[in-house]
Amino acid sequence: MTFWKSKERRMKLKITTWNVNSVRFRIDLVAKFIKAARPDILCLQETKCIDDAFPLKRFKRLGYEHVALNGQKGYHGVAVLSLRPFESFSKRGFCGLTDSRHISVVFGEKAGLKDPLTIHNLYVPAGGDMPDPEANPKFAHKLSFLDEMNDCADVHVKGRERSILLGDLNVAPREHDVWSHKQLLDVVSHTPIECKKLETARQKGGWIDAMRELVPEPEKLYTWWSYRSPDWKTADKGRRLDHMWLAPSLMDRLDDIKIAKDARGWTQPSDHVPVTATFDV
DNA sequence: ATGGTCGGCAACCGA
Repeated sequence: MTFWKSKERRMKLKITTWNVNSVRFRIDLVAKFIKAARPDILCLQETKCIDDAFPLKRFKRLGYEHVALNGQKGYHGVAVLSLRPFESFSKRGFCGLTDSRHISVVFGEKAGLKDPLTIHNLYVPAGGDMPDPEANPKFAHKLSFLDEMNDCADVHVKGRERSILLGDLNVAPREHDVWSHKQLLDVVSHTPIECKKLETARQKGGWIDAMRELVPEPEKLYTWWSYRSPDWKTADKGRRLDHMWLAPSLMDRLDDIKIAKDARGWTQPSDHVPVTATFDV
């Protein structure tokens, strides 16, 4: 008779980040993605609606009964939708503003996790057109936001060794995160000052850039293709604006990360595509 | 070639 030693139970956990550019306008595409990918946790940015207008019923029908919202009218807005219950959620303002750009959710025993897992869902300001903080207040705001990510212990790993920071960070920090490093040096999203601030904030926060860990440079990685390019696919002038940062202790639980590029080719798409990480937790 | 396209919301703003 063989007695099997009771094995530690492992399960797959899929987590997606996606800037949907209006959750109400794009709800059918979100449903299409959900049916195909079936993430356990879906983190959205640019939901563009107040919490009372969020299409909750549609998500509940799809199985996402556990929802944390931080919305506002017309602009910005972040949300976390989950198949499994979470323990708590919180949101914080940045730069002294009430903009809906952050929500964090803690998963634990209720979700079947032995150790608590914190997810920060962030939407960093795009920063306008001119990369000059003196002339362009939106760029100044973006730089201040990145500084606050660097300074703010709330969004650091320390004290929450199992945590994830994901979202639309609106910066493509590495040379091969854009289609042309040289041609984008003066373009907001890839200017040296933003790239430096984002990398500094990531390191200071104790985070690993998981996408680049799995796919090192010089391979190109993009998650966004401008609406202003009708031939986005053949031109392929993309940028990696969406990110998945992991606490170091989660790296050996990470199976893979998939960028759903096909979603950019759907009818009336978002300009960002979903990024999905699969874990063995 | 310094434009081009989106969604929200009803003028342009933010991206």
